[in-house]
Amino acid sequence: MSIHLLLADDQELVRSALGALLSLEDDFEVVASVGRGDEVAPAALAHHPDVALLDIEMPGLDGLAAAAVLAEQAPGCKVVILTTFGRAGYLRRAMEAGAAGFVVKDAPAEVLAETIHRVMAGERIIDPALAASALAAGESPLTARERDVLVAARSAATVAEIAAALYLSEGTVRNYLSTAIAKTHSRNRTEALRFAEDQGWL
Amino acid sequence: MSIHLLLADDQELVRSALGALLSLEDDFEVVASVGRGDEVAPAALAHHPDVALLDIEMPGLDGLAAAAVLAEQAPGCKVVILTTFGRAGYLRRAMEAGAAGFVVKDAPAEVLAETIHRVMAGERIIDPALAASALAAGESPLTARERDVLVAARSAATVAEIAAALYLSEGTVRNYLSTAIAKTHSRNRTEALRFAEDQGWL
DNA sequence: TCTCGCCCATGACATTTGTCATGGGCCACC
DNA sequence: GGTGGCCCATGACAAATGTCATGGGCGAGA
Repeated sequence: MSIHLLLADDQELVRSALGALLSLEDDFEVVASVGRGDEVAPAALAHHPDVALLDIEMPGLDGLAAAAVLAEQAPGCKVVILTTFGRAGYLRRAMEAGAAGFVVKDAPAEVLAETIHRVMAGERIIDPALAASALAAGESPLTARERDVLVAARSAATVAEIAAALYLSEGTVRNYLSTAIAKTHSRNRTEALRFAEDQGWL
Repeated sequence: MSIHLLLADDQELVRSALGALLSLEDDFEVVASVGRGDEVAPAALAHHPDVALLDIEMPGLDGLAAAAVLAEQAPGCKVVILTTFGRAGYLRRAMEAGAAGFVVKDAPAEVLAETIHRVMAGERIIDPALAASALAAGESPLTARERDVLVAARSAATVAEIAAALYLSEGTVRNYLSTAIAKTHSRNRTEALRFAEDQGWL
């Protein structure tokens, strides 16, 4: 009895390679493979996978948001998040979205196969060290707008650009940046952004 | 007659998956697999691969530097760079280091197998669009110290920190940043850093 | 020898960023 | 109704960043 898998990762070569790796397991069958977050739910509805393996950083919808959509539209499909970064905020959001497993790409291949089996057996699989850091990190202290401003700061060079992008005055942007900087115990917005990203808060 | 391959990628799961993918080809054999750039040359000397597939961003030594070491120490081993980012500067540096091929992880799996075969046949394989963008981008206009300062700016929050890290005065750092900002046609150091990274100049 | 480019530095100053105070509007909760 | 938190804004000002001028030292190449 095969476990049907859906793969979602925007890098085609990596996605094919994961498919090849999983095909080495006798009881796994990759029934769908997509490169964008917004293609996950439609593919799940079409192919009825038992487990969806979702990368986080994808175009169209990130893997965490795709997991939330799956929880609503295909609740029978379990989710394992596969990610480059074991960020506390990612883990928290994955669990909140109902993910049953969370695997970091640094992990040995056996961890992935084992995670899938245990998830199928009804367990929720989290690395204890990651769980500890997620609990220690607590929730993001940032308000929605502080987060918006930090996200906008990723691609903007100046406060004026952030302000234009979010339809705010420059003074307001400076205030939001200031509070974000304080909450992250940073010295400037670059450091605040880096910290919030590392925590998976964005 | 198998083509012997060496794999270098710091993410173990991805590395194993690539190994599985390549094993699907009858004439490929993965003879070595490492997770750090500084392990590449020793592994090549121990296992005599025909082709080394090197990720760029790895601890210990980046894939481009590892390629240069291979060119010296194991000149019979051809190099294919495997990268997340098709940055012009990466391509340029890869070619300068003697790499015979350059594959972006977004590419379909068949491109990788084909690249390896053609490299074995003596060709140098570059995507024409990437080559065009590398030629259009030209060489990095940054001096060594400008680059050092930008690299230091990745993890530093303030000019004072960059200065301390590089044993320079703050005024000197501000000058180097200023020239780097001008050369990259940026508005501040954050944007200059982003641009230089996107070009693969760092 | 001369020239040029890179490295490094000081200093003056313009511009931008970040801090803080203040306050109005709105909503949820006690 | 009152309170607190979030959103948004203005304004004053301190601190940091970025610009520009200037100049000494050094090495490579003509």
